[in-house]
Amino acid sequence: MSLRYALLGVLEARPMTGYELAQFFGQSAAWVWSAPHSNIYPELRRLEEEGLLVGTTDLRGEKLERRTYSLTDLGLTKLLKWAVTEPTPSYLRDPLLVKVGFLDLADPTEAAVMLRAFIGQQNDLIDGWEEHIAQLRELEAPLLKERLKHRPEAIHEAVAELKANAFQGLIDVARARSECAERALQILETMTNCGT
Amino acid sequence: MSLRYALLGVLEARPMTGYELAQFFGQSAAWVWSAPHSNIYPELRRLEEEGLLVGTTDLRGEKLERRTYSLTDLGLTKLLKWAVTEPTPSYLRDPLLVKVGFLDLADPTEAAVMLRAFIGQQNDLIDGWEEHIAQLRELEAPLLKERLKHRPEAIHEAVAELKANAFQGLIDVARARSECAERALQILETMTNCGT
DNA sequence: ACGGACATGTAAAGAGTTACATGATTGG
DNA sequence: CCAATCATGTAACTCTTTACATGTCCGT
Repeated sequence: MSLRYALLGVLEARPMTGYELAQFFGQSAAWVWSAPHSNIYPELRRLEEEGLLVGTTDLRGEKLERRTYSLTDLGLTKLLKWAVTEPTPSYLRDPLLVKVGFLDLADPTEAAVMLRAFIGQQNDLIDGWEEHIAQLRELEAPLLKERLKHRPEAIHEAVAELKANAFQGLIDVARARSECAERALQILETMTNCGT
Repeated sequence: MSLRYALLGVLEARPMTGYELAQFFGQSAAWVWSAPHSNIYPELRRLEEEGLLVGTTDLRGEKLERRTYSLTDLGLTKLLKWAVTEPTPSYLRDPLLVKVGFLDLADPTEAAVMLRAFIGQQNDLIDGWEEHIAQLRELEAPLLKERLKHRPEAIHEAVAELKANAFQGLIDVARARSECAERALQILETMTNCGT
C-alpha cells in the first residue's frame, strides 16, 4: 500500500512519467521508498483507473509514446487521508537483528567480516542521505523546489525541514542498526578471549 | 528467507512443536521475527524434507497428535552459514517515514493525533523489550536457560549479552522512529504558527 | 551504425497476511 | 458440559523481487 501513496506524494511536486518515477524509486537512496519499474507502471495505471491520477500521452520523436501522470484533487485527498491514519501496530522486520542474535554459534572471524560489511553499507547510505538533507536545507533539492512553487513562502523552510526530518529518520534507524552491529563485534571479541 | 532461519535459531535452544513456535512468533514482542501459524507449519515440513530438522510425532491423550521438531547438524550448519553471509545491500522500508514526509499537506491536528498514536505504540514495544533484556541479563529468560545448558559456562554472560544486544537494536530502531515523529510534531507546530 | 539512455510492458516465483476450517484435551 | 487452550492444517490474496521482453531515440 505504501508504494501507491509514495507515488502520489512524489507527483504532488510535479507531473512525471512512469520512467522518471522508476528512476526515482530505483535509486533507493534518493527516496524513502523503492520499487522497480515493473511495480510502478501497473500501479500508475491502477491509480489512473481509480481517478487519483490523470495521464496524458505525448510523443518523443515520431513513435515513442510516453505517458505523463498528474495528481488529481481526489488523489491528493486520498494521500492526505492515508498520511494521517494511525499505523496499524506492527514493527519493522530486520534480518540483521536475527543474524546478530545467533552469532555466538558462528565462527567469530566470519561473523566479524559480515558485521563490518554491514556497518560499511549503512555508513554509505548515511553519507548519501546526509548530502540530500544538506540540499533540502538550502532549498536546493530539485523536487523540493517544484513543490515550493505552489506553497506560500512563509512555510518554505518548515516544509524543507519536514522533508529533511524524514531523511534524518532514515539516518537514525541506520545508525541504530549499525551500532548494534558494532556492539556485537565487541561482545564476540570478549567471548573469544575468555573462551580460548 | 529469514523465517526459516529464525525457526532454526529458536530450535537450537530446544526441540519444539509447531504450536509452541507459533506462539513464540505470534506474540511479536517476544521474538525478533513474527509469523502466523499458517506460515510456520508448512515451513517446518519443508525444513524437515530438506533435512534441516527432524520431527517426531507423539500423542497428547488418545488421539491428538503433535510433532516435535529438533535441529539437525545440517540445520545448524546452514543456520550458521546464513548468519555470517553479508546482507545484500537493501534498507528497511518504513511507511511512517513516507507519512511524515507528506504531513505538511495534511491537517495539523489530525497529523498530531497520528504521530502521538505512533509514539505511544513504539513506547509500548520498547517497554516490553526492555523487560526482556533485563530477564536476559539475569540469565532468567526461559529460552536462554535452555540454550546455555549446552554451552560452556565461561561464555554464558557473553551469550546473554549478545541476545540482549539484538533486542537493544530493536529498541534503538524504535526510538529513532519515535524521535522522528516527535520532531515532526514540533515542525508542524512552527508551521501552523507562522502560517496563520 | 551502434551503444546508451528512453520508455513500457508481462510473467513467474517468493514472501507475508488474513480468513477459513477442523478437531482433541483439559479444567472448572 | 462448556470454554479455553492445544494442535494442525488449506486457500485466497497482496506485495515484492527477478527475469524476460520489446522497441525508439539521440549522439558520436
